[in-house]
Amino acid sequence: MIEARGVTEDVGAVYLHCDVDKMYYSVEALESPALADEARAVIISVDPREYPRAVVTTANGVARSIGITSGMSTAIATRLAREQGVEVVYVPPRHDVYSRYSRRLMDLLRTETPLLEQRSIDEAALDWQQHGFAPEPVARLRERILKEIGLSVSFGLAANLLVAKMASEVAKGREDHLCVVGPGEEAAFLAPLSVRALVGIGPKSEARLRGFEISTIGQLAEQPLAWLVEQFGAAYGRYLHHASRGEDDSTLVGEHTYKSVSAEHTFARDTVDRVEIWQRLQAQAQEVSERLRHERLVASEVAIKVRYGVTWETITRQQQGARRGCGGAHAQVVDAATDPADRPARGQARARARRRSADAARVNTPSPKGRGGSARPLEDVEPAGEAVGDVDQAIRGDEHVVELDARTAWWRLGHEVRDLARSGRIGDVHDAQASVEPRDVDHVGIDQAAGPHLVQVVRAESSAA
DNA sequence: TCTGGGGTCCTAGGACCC
DNA sequence: TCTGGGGTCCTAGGACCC
Repeated sequence: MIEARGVTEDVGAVYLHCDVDKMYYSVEALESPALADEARAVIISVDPREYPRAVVTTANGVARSIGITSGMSTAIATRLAREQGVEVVYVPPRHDVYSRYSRRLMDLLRTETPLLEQRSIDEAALDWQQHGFAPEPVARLRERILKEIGLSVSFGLAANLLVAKMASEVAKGREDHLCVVGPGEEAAFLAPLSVRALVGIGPKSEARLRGFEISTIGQLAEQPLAWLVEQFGAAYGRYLHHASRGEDDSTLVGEHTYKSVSAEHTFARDTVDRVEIWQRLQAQAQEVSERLRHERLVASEVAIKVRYGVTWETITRQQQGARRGCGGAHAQVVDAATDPADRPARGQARARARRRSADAARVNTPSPKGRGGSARPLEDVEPAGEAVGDVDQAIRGDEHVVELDARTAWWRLGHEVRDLARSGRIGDVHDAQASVEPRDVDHVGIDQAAGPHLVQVVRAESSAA
């Protein structure tokens, strides 16, 4: 609202999206000033000689100039550097340090707005209505952050959250690190950008769109809604239609509530060692358990996810546990393994385990996008002033996660497992059933009768792809 | 050359109920 | 004895984001 000649005029929403430039690298450079003008390629990553499957989290300008980008395999980045005669420095990531800086930044930003929503460790969206679209207040904020924290932040200013975020990306390449998109200018601002730049369009969708000779957001915006829905499904089709026109009516919701909690791990080398896999699984169950307890959450669904093989195939098994009345769980164990002997030179398989909690539907608010409104992830059992009994329940639910995981002990028990081991690798398991009956899992004790379920959990795969 | 770890959301299909 | 159609719940899989 602005006051003009005594009349209050509604100027509509204004959002400021903030995005820290090269967050991890910038923090490391603040902590170790010599890094700031390092002439070598600095890669924030564990050393690939120790962890061959490491990836680049962030890289400095020198590294970027030779084509090293975030998410790239560190081994590949290293090779790129070698080919171009550039020396490389690896700086192992220190997430606790980045989190500390992140908290300081968010605290500072909160002093400048009535409503802030943290979007990731280095991004936030702010209600900026009180300042409007003028560049000066943003410039002052940027200076303040530089002075008080030392980080360089880029800003996008727009009438909706989607465009503000995309503007902040464009701002990174500008000297003043600010991009303002005035009301009504959204579609024109987006039109020349690549479809890949649109939030929600990744490699797969980009490829499909290019197949239709659609390469810019402007071209996407020209497509009829009905056609997009037909090609991409109801929700995504509608999203593409509106987003490409710069339309977004989402609003800031303030504090974030988790819908899932998970832990995952990628083995340094492929493995079929069931004891090793089992131990890792247990450790991750423990980790998720502790986090749930710490957050005082009850989970109602458990999922296990395994990813492996040349094609990085992912299989998941999940089970709701809410029926049992104390939450239940949702754990994911991601990634397993194939026999390295099969692919000696490549070692594609990675294994990780993720445990995720979810769904204890009894908390009132139905999911805005949920299917019937009853299922809700993660129940917060300690809203202010909750009774102790509820805390007990939280812990019970939490133990349930572990318990359900313990049921999985059949992984390594029984002669069936020996049979499986003899088969050499997961991909060789035959006659597996494609699904796990929840009833079966309920009845599974830690006994040999449960053995065959292993086959169900790690579904048979055709060999060697 | 060979792919981290933490998340979110959507869709398809089967089971089950009425 | 064979079979409809709608709604909901649940599971598996996939795409995407930082």
